[in-house]
Amino acid sequence: MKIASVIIDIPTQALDAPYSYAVPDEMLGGEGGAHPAEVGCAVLVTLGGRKAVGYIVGLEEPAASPDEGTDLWGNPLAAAGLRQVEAVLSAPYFDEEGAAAAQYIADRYVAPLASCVRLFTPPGAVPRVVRGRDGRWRLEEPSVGEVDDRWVTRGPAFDAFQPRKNAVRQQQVMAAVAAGDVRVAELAAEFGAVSSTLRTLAARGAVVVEERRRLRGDLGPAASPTVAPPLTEGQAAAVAAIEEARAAACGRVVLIDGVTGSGKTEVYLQAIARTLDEGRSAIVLVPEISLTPQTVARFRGRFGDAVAVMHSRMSAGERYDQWDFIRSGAARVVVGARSALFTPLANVGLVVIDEEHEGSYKQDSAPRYAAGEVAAWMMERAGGTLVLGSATPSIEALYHGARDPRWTQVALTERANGRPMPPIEVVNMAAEFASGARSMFSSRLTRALAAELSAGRKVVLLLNQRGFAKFLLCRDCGFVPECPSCSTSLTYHEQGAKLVCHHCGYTVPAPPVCPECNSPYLKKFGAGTQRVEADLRALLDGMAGVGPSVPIIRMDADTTKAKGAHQALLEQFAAADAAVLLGTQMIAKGLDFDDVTLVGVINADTQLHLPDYRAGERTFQLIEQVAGRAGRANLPGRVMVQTYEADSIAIRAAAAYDRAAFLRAELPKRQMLGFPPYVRMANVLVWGADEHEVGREAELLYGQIHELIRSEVGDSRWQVLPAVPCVLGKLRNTYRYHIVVKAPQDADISAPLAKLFRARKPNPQVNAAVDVDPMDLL
DNA sequence: AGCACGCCGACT
DNA sequence: GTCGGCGTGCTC
Repeated sequence: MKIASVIIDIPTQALDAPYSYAVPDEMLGGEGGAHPAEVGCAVLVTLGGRKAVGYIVGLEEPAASPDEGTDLWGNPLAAAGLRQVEAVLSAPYFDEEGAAAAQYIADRYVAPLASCVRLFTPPGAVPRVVRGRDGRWRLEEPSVGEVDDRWVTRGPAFDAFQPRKNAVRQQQVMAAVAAGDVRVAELAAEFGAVSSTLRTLAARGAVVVEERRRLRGDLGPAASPTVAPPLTEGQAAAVAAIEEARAAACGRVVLIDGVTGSGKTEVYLQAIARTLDEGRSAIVLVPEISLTPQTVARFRGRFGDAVAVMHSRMSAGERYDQWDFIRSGAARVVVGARSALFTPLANVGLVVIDEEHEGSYKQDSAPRYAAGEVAAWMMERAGGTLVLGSATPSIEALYHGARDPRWTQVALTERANGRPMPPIEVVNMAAEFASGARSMFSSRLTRALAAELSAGRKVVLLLNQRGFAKFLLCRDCGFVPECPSCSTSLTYHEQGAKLVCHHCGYTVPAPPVCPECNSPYLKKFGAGTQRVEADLRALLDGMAGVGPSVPIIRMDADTTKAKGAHQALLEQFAAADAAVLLGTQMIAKGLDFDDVTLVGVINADTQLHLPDYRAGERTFQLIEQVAGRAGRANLPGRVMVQTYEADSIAIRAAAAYDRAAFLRAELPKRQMLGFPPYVRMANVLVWGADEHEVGREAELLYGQIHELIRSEVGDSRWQVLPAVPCVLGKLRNTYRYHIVVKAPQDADISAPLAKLFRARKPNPQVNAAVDVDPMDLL
């Protein structure tokens, strides 16, 4: 008999602490075909009058007397009066370290523990308790599981068996099996019904039909096996820095600050190879968007079938199989999006986070964790190493890299091909407008397009769409149609002349006249990708030496919705001679085409107007990232940045590749205004359907937080800003308020907030959640 | 989350 | 005198 600490799989604040259940000895031994009870197993338990699924996070011997001993969470370890675990439902999803990580994430990000434990479970593969039509509770089996294929192989009498002359089907099957093991499904597809034939052959011992586990998810081809190429001086220094950190084996962080094309991936590959040589395994996190077959192929080329892949665009079945493959121990390297951090990979000694500055490493729903910080914690616990790589490291990473003794910074300043970075020209659109030009393509960009395309080269055009979508504006009264459910203006869609809300999907036909004043002068402002595509088409068609044969490949959320569409569009672009790739932010990173000689940014500054303290940083990063797409191979490239804010420091510094200049302007501003990296921030979000209630609850919470910080922290450097409506004050019919909390950089901002939120009585009308280290404050 | 216990208004 | 409304509170 042991005592299990169980997290109930119902993510509710009220149930968010481990419950103790007795585990009888027969469950510990795994009798009756069930898996033995261990930390990480799903179990069926009784809770109140119902059944529930939970996960074991601790398993301990009961104390001799009821007064003695508690588990990690302070629950008594006496067996008396405890209910028993009803059944063990699964093999372990995680181990003690995983349980500790879930607890860390729950504490650090003020998140329900149940939601943190769920990070470790393969989605769709966990049994759950549901209420049936008759009102009774029953256990529902997982929706995904293993799939088997039936395979036909040689039997003991294979060589001796001779089919009769007229047994055509038998001859066909024997011939097929002689060439190698084959699936029953393939035989059936080729020869028609084969089941009776197989039965006969199997009975004679000529063949054996067996079930074999099939791994779903085509990982795609491996790049032709690559041997490690010789390293540049910078790459060698980076590998050496990682080796030093690995030797220390204490959770050191290495920041590789390398310009695009400097060969960061090769550095990762070599660091991973050495980690594997040592008998440990490695995780590589890449932004969701750059998790392409090419990326995977690169790792498979070096590490072969030891590579597993995990990301959200895979089906539940594919993820389940990859998860199982990892748990089997056959995978040594996992490449994936941020959730790959929680796969059951044993003995992880290295985590690589590529494009470290990317926003997708922060989860935007509970638990709102930052993959980089969680990976750092894990590697410190495991005596491993964390490698962060970026051409444009976040200001936070640069800050820690410069002053944290556990961090090392390595700069790769040379591109692997020895080419300089392409020159960046800033085109002042305000001046263009003043001189009478009304096109969204400046005369300089137009000339550049003509020159490159007529020479048969490729162009990438970036439309920095955020905040610049097309909307309707009445020239008489200034009316702008807004979404009735969200506090945003509606975006105009040319196709079908519709107005669409990009937050909630609300769609109405565009009105012919102003709904407010009946004026017919409704102007379409701004430019979406569709409109830019149309204008660009017209521009190219009229261009000498270019014309209609030059394709425009549009890449945005609309054209990449279908599975594989992203890939197909890129292949189309790669296959063309002269072509334009026109897209939103998704084309800014990871693209690697040899023959792109011109990169244009149609509107570089739209992001600058967002009321967000990271606006400048994001604009700087975007320009540097997109510039890296030009001139990667033999042809020199150039970059043209159109902006109405030609004087802004973010744009000027980016155009000069002068990060130091940008930081010289940005850092004092952040310090003065009290923003990261100089403070730690938490954003307390409050939302609900009733504006009044939301406001009241936010006010109340503000008072409680303020009082808590005053009485329990008593540090005047902490700041609690009053509750105010969010910039996006209304989204999908919910009203939103927020309270910003700022703490000194070295303080634990989570602990007091966690304490308050765990004790807080839930308000059924108003939700509240904490976002620690938020990506933005919108 | 879901169920039990609990304390006040309209019914057989 | 009982049925039932849904307002707190507890579930190992």
